[in-house]
Amino acid sequence: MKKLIKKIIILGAKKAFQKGLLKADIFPNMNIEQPRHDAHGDLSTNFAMISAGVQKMPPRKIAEIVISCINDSNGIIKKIEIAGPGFINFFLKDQAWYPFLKKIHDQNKNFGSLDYGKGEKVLIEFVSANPTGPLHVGHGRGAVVGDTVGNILAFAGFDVQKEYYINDSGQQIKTLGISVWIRFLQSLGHDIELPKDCYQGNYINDIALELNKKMGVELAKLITKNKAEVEKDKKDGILICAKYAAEKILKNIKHDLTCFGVKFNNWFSEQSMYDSGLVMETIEKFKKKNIIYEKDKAWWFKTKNLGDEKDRVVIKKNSLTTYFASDIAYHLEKFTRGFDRVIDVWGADHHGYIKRINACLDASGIKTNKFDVILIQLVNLLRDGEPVAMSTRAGEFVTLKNIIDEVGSDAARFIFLSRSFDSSLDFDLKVAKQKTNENPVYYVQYVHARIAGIMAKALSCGINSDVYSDSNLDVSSLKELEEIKLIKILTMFPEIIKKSAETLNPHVIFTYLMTLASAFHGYYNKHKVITEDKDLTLARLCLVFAVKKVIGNSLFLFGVSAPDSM
RNA sequence: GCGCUUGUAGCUCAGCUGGAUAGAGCAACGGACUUCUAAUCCGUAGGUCACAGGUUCGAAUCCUGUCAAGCGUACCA
Repeated sequence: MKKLIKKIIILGAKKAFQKGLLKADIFPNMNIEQPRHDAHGDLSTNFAMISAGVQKMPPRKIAEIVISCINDSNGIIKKIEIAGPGFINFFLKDQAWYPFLKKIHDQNKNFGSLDYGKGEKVLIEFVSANPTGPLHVGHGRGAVVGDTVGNILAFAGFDVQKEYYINDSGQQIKTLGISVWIRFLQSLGHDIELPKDCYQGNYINDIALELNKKMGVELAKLITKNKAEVEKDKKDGILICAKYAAEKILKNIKHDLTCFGVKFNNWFSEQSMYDSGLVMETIEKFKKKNIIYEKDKAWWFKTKNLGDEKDRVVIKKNSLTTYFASDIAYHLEKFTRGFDRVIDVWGADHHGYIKRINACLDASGIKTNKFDVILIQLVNLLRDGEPVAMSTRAGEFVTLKNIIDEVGSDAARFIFLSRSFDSSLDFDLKVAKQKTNENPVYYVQYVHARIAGIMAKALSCGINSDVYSDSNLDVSSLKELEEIKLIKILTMFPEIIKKSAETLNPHVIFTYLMTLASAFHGYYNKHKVITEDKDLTLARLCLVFAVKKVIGNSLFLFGVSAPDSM
């Protein structure tokens, strides 16, 4: 609709120029928007105001001229007004909106999908939690945002791959091994303390006990008399524990994510880049280019003159690589795999890393605008307004699995999307379980269920949905204000998808869903769909079925179910 | 110190690539079920958009500065 109005204005302006009424045939990029107030029409443009400069005329005068030259060949315009400083307000006939219902029914599950992405290959990496412990709330938010952004981009015409980066290498895995090893020794009755820098959670105990049961005898053979040796990472026992624990925990992570409806196309192992030599190859390449240099017996990446505050170490004095080293290799590898765009989802506390990743892309000749980071702010886990005690040190925390089991996947996902990712989020377990207005998921799902109820009743009256979703149906009996308003909101859906894809922010769709749901509930309370009037009934069924489809398409992107009854 | 993010109703937040009278929900108060699901709706009330300047026809939105909160600024991962 906006496109159509834009075209009408441009044609009008061109005609005005040909007639000599306008001085220039330069037409700046105008905005067409739906005004907040009904008194300002259905659609409004600032065309006259932004043209004041090039036309060297007052905005209201330009508006007058353009309007006089406008040709409404489709017969959709009821009235045009000039308002305020020079807005041109369009009041449209009801019939202008009707074709969109047909479009929604025809396109069905594809309504809202775009070719905006033009098949560009996008890799979105998210969660990527270390396999050293269970997922918690923060991971949950990242998981849902990443998964949903991926869905939205795919819907908007990108070729999307979702990936999980497994940090299965380095210090934290060794620490994991030591933690399990010591718990194992404790389970055999050895008098030994678990060091403070080890993982304290109960799940470590569980793994140790499991190991004891499965291969306790073989493991026990690896114990040496010297307790001081315990923490040396070369110990076979520790290596076995590390490998077993990491695999076990990763398996649980995968399971939890599956329960949460989060699917990945690929699981990428950090260790695999060491095994294949890719990390060292990458470092050598940069050494040759003098971008990695030696200082103080360590090797540094020149990130400072590429926007970072200082250079960063990639190989430490002790000749071990840093996390950054494999990260460089990984991010470059993403591009060599052929992706046009790379998106990472990180916790906001990692924001300092953006500059250094950008620096290494820059040094490799990759445009940094091909790389986006979605920074997710904190989640505060509450129960009835009170913070839930979360002590990682003591190993006491509510896991993501606990939350899903308690409140359900739908409620959890929807709440994670209920705030823009750049503001912190209060996740209240009590509210998430409540079936009230405070809990937005039911508000939206209820729309879907209510419409399903109406359609079921229609069917029992012998009215099949084929009848009212038919392209040739006459919907001209839709005259109520609420009905036209609903169609207007429905027509916005593709723009909402575009905006969401542009900003990589699902929250745009969340806000839209709330608006649509609110408009529907208002309509539902005021007007009956199924009435004695056959034509009106069919037209209204056509309308609410279209609402149901748009709600369904949105919830599908969110990974939230759209129930037919509640 | 420097950098990033945030500051909007009593509370939780939208609105931010400049537009007309700044919007929801919760909490408060008053109403609506003989009906297609009341997990809903309607109404009332609630504001120095942190503060001060600047840019212009026009600023919650852009720029600068100040204040406040969170985070970051490792040869940690």
